[in-house]
Amino acid sequence: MDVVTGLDACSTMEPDEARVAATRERLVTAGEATRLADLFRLLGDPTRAQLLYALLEAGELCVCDLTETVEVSDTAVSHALRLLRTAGIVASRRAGRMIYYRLADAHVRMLLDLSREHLRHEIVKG
Amino acid sequence: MDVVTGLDACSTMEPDEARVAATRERLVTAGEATRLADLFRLLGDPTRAQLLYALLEAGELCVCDLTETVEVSDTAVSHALRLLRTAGIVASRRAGRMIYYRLADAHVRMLLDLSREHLRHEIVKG
DNA sequence: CAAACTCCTGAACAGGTGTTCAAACGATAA
DNA sequence: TTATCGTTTGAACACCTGTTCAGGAGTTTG
Repeated sequence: MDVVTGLDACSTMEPDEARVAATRERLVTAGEATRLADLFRLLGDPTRAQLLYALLEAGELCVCDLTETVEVSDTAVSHALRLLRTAGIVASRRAGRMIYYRLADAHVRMLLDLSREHLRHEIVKG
Repeated sequence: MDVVTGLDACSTMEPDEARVAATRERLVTAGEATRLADLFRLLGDPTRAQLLYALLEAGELCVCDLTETVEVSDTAVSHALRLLRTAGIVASRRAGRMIYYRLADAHVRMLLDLSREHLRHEIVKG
C-alpha cells in the first residue's frame, strides 16, 4: 500500500524522505513485526512471566510445582502453559502422571535474563 | 500467602519440595514479574513493535516519519508513543513543530536485536 | 492577527485476553 | 474394576486494550 506508493504526507520535508526510505529496507517487515509482537505479548503476562522465570531458575518443573510457585489456580497455569507450548517457548515431558516443563529455546533464556537485568538497572537509576 | 505458608498441595511428593523452595529464593518476586510483564506487554503490539524497530534502525525519527513507516493513523502512532514514552522506553526531543523520538535505553536496544535474531533463527529451523 | 502544520488528548466503541467453572482425559494405586 | 491424582480442555464471563473520531494544544508562516 503506502509502503510502496506513499511519500505524500509530510510533503514539506525532503531531507528526511531519504532516511525513511533507507530505513524501510533494513526495517523488519510488517509480518516480522507482528511475529515479534506475538512473541513479546506471550511474555507480557504476569502469570506466564512468573512461570518462565521459575523455569529459568529451576530448569524443569511439573505443573503442580509451578502452581505452587505462582499464585494462581492449576487451571490457569495449564492454560498459560498451553500458549507457551504452542508457541515453542516451553517443551514438556511426561513422567508417570505428571508432566515436566522446561524452556525450549536458548534465545528466550537470554531474553528473560537480559530483561531481568534491564529491570534491576532501571530500579538503580530510580 | 502461600509463598510462605504453602507446601500443602502436591503432598505426595517430597523430593521436589526442596527444589521448589530453593527456586523461590532466586526467583523474581511477583512484583518483579509484573513489571517484567509490563515491559514485554509494551513490546507486544504490532504497531509499537514496528515503531521501535524503525527507531532501532533510524536512530531518530519524527512522528510524521513514523506514521509513514508504520501503516496506521498519526493518532494511533501518538497514542502508542505516549505509552512507550511514559514507560521510559523512548525519549522525545522537540525541534520546531515536530518532535523526534529515539530509543531511550540500551537494554531495550539489545532486547529488540536479540528478539529479531531469535525470530530469524526460528524461521531457519522451520 | 489568522492560517497552516505537527502533534497530542479524551471519550467511545469493537475486539482480544485471562480467569473461573465444570467436565473429562490419561496414568497409577487399591 | 473403581478411585484418586495430575493435568488438560471448552465455554462463559468480566476485564483490558488499541483503534477511531472529534477536538485542542503548541509552533511557524503569511
